[in-house]
Order: sequence, then structure tokens, then C-alpha cells
Amino acid sequence: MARPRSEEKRSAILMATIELVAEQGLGAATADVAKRAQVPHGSVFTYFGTKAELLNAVYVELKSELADAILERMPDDRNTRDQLRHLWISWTAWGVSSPTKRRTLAQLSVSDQITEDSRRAAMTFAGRAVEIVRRAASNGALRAVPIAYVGALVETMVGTTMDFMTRDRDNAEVIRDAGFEALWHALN
Amino acid sequence: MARPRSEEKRSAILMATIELVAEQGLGAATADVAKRAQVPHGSVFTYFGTKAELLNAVYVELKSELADAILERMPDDRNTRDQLRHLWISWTAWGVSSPTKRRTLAQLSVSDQITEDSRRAAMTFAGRAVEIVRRAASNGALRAVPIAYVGALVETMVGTTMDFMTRDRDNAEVIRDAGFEALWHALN
Amino acid sequence: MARPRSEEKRSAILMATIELVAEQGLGAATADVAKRAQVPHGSVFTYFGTKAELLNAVYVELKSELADAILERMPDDRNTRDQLRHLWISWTAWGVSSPTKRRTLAQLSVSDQITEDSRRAAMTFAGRAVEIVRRAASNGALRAVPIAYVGALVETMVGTTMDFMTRDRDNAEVIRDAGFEALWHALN
Amino acid sequence: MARPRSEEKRSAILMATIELVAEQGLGAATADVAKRAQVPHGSVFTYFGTKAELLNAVYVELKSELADAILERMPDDRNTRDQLRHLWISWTAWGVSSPTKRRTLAQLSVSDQITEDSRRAAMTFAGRAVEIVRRAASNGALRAVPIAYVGALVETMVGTTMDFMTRDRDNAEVIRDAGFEALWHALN
DNA sequence: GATGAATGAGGATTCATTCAT
DNA sequence: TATGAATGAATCCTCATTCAT
Repeated sequence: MARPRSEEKRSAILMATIELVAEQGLGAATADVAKRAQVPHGSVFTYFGTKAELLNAVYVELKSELADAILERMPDDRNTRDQLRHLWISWTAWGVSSPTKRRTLAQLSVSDQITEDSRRAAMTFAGRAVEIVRRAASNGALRAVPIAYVGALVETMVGTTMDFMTRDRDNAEVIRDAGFEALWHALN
Repeated sequence: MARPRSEEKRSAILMATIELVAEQGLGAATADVAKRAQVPHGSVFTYFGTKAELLNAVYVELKSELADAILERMPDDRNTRDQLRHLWISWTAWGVSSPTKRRTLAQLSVSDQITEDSRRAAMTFAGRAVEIVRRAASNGALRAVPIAYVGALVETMVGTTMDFMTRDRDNAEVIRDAGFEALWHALN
Repeated sequence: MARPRSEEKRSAILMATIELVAEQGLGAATADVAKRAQVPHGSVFTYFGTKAELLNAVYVELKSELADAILERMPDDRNTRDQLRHLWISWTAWGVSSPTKRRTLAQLSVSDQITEDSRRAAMTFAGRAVEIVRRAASNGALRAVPIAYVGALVETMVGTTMDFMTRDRDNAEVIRDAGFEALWHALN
Repeated sequence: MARPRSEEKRSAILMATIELVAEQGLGAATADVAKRAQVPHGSVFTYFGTKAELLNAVYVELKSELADAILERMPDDRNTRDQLRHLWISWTAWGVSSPTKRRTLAQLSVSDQITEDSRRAAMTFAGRAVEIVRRAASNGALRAVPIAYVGALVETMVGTTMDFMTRDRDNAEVIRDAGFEALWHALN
């Protein structure tokens, strides 16, 4: 009759990790994560096994959340450009309004601690988004290259755009819209 | 009158750091760097003071080398598109032929250990390259946004392109050329 | 529910520190302390956080022990001179019989690693002793100066006396008694 | 035809050491001493051989300077009390006006780096002062104990008095004069 | 399952002294 | 003699993971 694991604890650890990685990088100590989550140090390991697994869980969590934010109100009935524009706007909006999550996700994305499995799982969430990108690029300069490359280009352009929007709040919308036009031209 | 600092030693430490960071990430131990460079551990600190300074020196060194590689044979008499294309090709060629340096530079670029000073110094090397980008973007969708944003977009697109070229050697040129077309359209 | 901290371990670390500081000074290595205490090096930090905290704990511990030794059999019903004499004799006896503790305490007392908090805590233990000194000095040359100064004078005179008693065991009692007379005259 | 050692350099190193030890304790690095003295690091060792020798030289220098300050205007024709009083006043005056030197001397005095030789040399400077103390104590409670003990008592009482004078400038003279009366009574 | 003490291999940095120039 | 680079043992502290309670 083991006590069931608490979803709250799991979530608290996840959130604490997101915060600490944003603040201190991937070197953030698990003991500090536990303290921030107001959870015993040992619990981090009962819930996630190893630090690497914890980081992977955070990665998947953030990717999933991001995919939801992007796709939630996607106007499926509109043309490709409108859909891509929705993707671009909701994605950057997420990044600008969740800078902590954005920073942590950026760090995790380039980390070699994230497994191929986690990356694949993240891809799955992004399926519909990738499809939009694929359609948008289907007649342009990138029509003949692997879709993964196109997707990566879009992702990296969004990332850079979010960075500059965050840094230059006054011109955030101008940057965002110009960035979208650049993307649209790049794909067409 | 004392023994002068040895340029060779300095260089050996720098190279060893580049290799180890590529292999193990920014957490690479200074003791291992010393061993790889075949110098005593203490010498790392004689030459660079702290690990952070060492990493900054590596960053500046690689940025400088990269700028040289890009600008060395830049055809200044050609039109903007040709110059941008030369930039794109020489940049990706550097990355593909120096994957170790590329990986280390990528890690350093997103690290918060790199100071604003180092980034500024790197910017200086890149001056002429930025000018080409500025010209290329002067009539397109990005004409009204900060040049820093445009430069960052180019840099991130090159990075992504190098990654895929390295991973998919057989199609490297196709990817590279499609990537360039995408960039050209993005800027125009 | 976890393993509770072991009072024995804490105490072993404290004792090992006292010994090593007496032997090697405040520069004694925490690793050597651990070895002497037969605990893993990491445990020193589990129990005391930093070396400075460890030293402060030793200081407070020794001051407390000393206060106990002095005040334990203090004849509260006797006149001031007898009480001061008891203080002097029990204090010097503690120092002569615990030269290791005495030396360590002497080093800590002049160290700038000891915080104001620790010194205040030590003062508290010494309260009754200070009161005796205050009474003894209340009609003499030192009646109008801060009691802290008077207390410091007494402390420093005891320290010097213990040193000479230790060095010259054969005349220890003569020195001790002469020293007490000197103190008594100084205060009266 | 070796270049003669420069008295200026020697002196600069000595002064720099006094300052740094006052600021950082005996752990002050010789490299920092050299920097403060505006002298190459190696020179510290050409002039003093080892760090321990340097510290001993500082000790002897300060003791000598102190002895000069105390004895310079000693009124040899006055009675013992007046001479002792002159000793007390000039000594505390030196300490209050040279807090850096005082702190360094205090640290060195309790250090085990100072050799017996250095201590003996210092004693020699203090000869006339010891003689005054001896005379002052010749009929009191301390008449039968080793003169070294009496001297040490005087020294430690002066030290404590200087500390409180420095800390409580407004009452410095009151403390000084009360301290002297206490000393006089202790010796008589 | 819950808890937090236990562990010891690293990690970055310091430093007195030596010695090449 | 003057100079400052060279050296590597030593230092304090961190940390992921395990495990006794």
C-alpha cells in the first residue's frame, strides 16, 4: 500500500527546475531545486530518477506546453499564410510572456543531456505545426530540402526574434511583424 | 628580463580548451585542459587568470578566426548578392571543416560566461560582414528593424544550416544553396 | 524520518578541530580535520557548512566550556575577593590542564573569522563572571571605564598568566598567586 | 660587480607587508606584497629569502620602532612612576596613531612564524623599558616572579588598552589614565 | 513512499619558491 | 641583480546519488 505519488510534488519540482535553470543554467544543483520546490531532496530522485531524467521531463513539458500555446487557437480553415502567421505570433507571444520558460527551453535544446527520445516526443507534439511549415515551404527555395531543416530554420528564427522582442519591448511588434515577413519570403 | 610568456603555451591551452569543450561541454575541467595542452595546471591560470577568462579568450579567438575565414577572399567589387553568397559559403565551409571549433563556438555563444566586452570585440571583427548584410537587407522586409536583429538572424540561419550540412554530408551543398536562397529571399 | 544528525559525529569534528588548530594553527585543513575525526570530508560541511562556521562553533563551544569550568563551583555566598580568586584559580586551572583547548581558543579569539554574533554569544555565558569583575572593580582605578575594558584586561591577564604557568610548571602556583594579587590591586 | 641592494626597495617591501598583514592577516600573499610595494615578485625573495624571514624582519622592525617611540624622550631623571607613566603614554600613543602597525605587530606577536631569535632581538631593544618595569614592580605583589612574566603582563595590558582607546576615541584619555593607575597598582 | 544525512570524487583557484632570461 | 613566468601540491567547497530510518 505505497502512498501514491503526488502530482503536485512532481509539478513543483518541474517548476522549480525551470526557474533555477533559467537563473543558474543547467548546473543548477538538485538540492537547490528541491529547496525551491519545498520538497525533500530525496523526492527529486523518487520522482525523476536522475537529474538527466528531470531535465528531459522539463524539456518535454515545455515543448508540449509550447505546442499547445501555438496550436490551441490555430485557424485550421484559413490559408497557409494566415496559419503560419498565427504560429509565429502565438509562439513569440509565449516566449515574451514566459521568459523563464523560454530561457530554460533554449538551454535544454542545445544540451547534450536531452535524449533522442525526448526530442522525438517533442516532435510529435509539433506535428501539426510542422505540417503548416511544410505547406508554407512547398513551393519555395526550400522545397527540396529535408523538412527537419526547414523546421529547424523556423525554430531558430523564432528564437532569435523572441530574444530581440524581449530586449526591445517598445519595438516588439515591429520586430515580430518584420520577422514574419522575412520568414514568409524565406519559405516562398 | 624574466622569461617571456610563451605564445606557444598560450595557444596550446586555447586549442586544448576548444577540443575539450567540443567533447565535454563548458564543464570541461581546467585540469584536463592543462593535461591536453601538456602544460602544468597552474599555467592555465598564469595565462588566463580564471576559467571564465579562458573561455572568453577562446570565444574571441574563434570569432576572429571565423571573421578572417569569411572575409579573407571577399570579392569587394561584386554586387551585394555575390558578396552575401560568399559570406554564406565561406561561413558554412568553415563550420563544416572545423566541426570542433563550430561546436565550441556554438556553446560559448549561448553561455552567460561570455562578457559583453567579448561580444563587442567579436562584433568589431564582423564589421564588414555586418555591412554586407545591412546592404542586402536595405530594401526588404527587415529594412526598418535593428541591424543587430538582422545580423542575429543571419548568424542563427547559418548555424542551423551548418548543423544539417554536417549531419547530411551527401546533401550538404543542396542544403547550403537552398539555405542561401531562403536567406536572400528573407532579406529581400 | 531520515537519519538524524549524529551528535557524536558533530562532537568528533569539533574535537578534531580543536586539536588540529592547536597543532597547526587556523590554517589546518578541513580534510585533515575530517581524517582526525574519522568522518568523510564532506561530513564536515554537512555539519558546519563552511570552515568559518566550524571555527565559530569551536569558539562558542570552548567559551561555554570555560565559563562552566569557572562558574561551576563559584561560592556565591563569599565576598567579592574570594569569588574573584575562585574565578582566577579555576580559569588558570582550566588553561593549564587543557593546553590544547587554551591554545586553540587563544588563536580563535584574535582571529577575524570569529563573528560578532559568536563573540556576543560567548559574552552571554560569561555574564556572571563579568558581574564579579564589575563588583571587584567598583571602587578602584577602573571604576569609571567601560566594563568591557575591565573584562578584557582580566581576560588578557589570565591568558598571560596561564602561558607562564604552563611554561614554568615548577613555579606555576607562585606565578598564579602573584598574578592574582596583581589583579586584585589593579582593580582596587 | 653585483648591483647593491636598494634600501628603498627593502623598505617598500616591509611597509607593504605591514599594510597587507593588517588588512588580510598573515595569509597575505607575497605576490600581493610585491604588487603593493611596486616591486617584482622575485625581489621579495632576493631581499628576504622566505616569507617567514620577511615576517620576522617586519616584527623586528616594528618592535624596534616601538621601542624608539617609547624610549626616545624618556625622562631618565624622574622617579619610577613618572618613567612608567611615560612608557605607558608613549606606547599607547604609538598604537593609537599607527593602528596598521599595531594590528600587524599584534598578529605577528602570537604567530609561531616568529623565531626565538627575533623575539630575543626585540627584547634587546626593550631592555631599558624592561628595567623600568622591573623597578616599578620591585616592591609589589610581583616582586618574586620572573621579570619576563611581569613584562608580558605590562605588554598585554597596554595592548588591550590601545584596543579600547582606538575603539572609543572620545574616552581614549580616560581609559588610558585609568589603565595606567590599574597597572601602577598591579605592580605595587 | 518520505526524508535528509552520508559520501568522496572532483572542481577552480591559490601560492611560496625557483629559475630561465 | 632584476624580473616575472613556471610549478603542482594544497585548499575549501560542491554535488548527484544512495540509503538508513
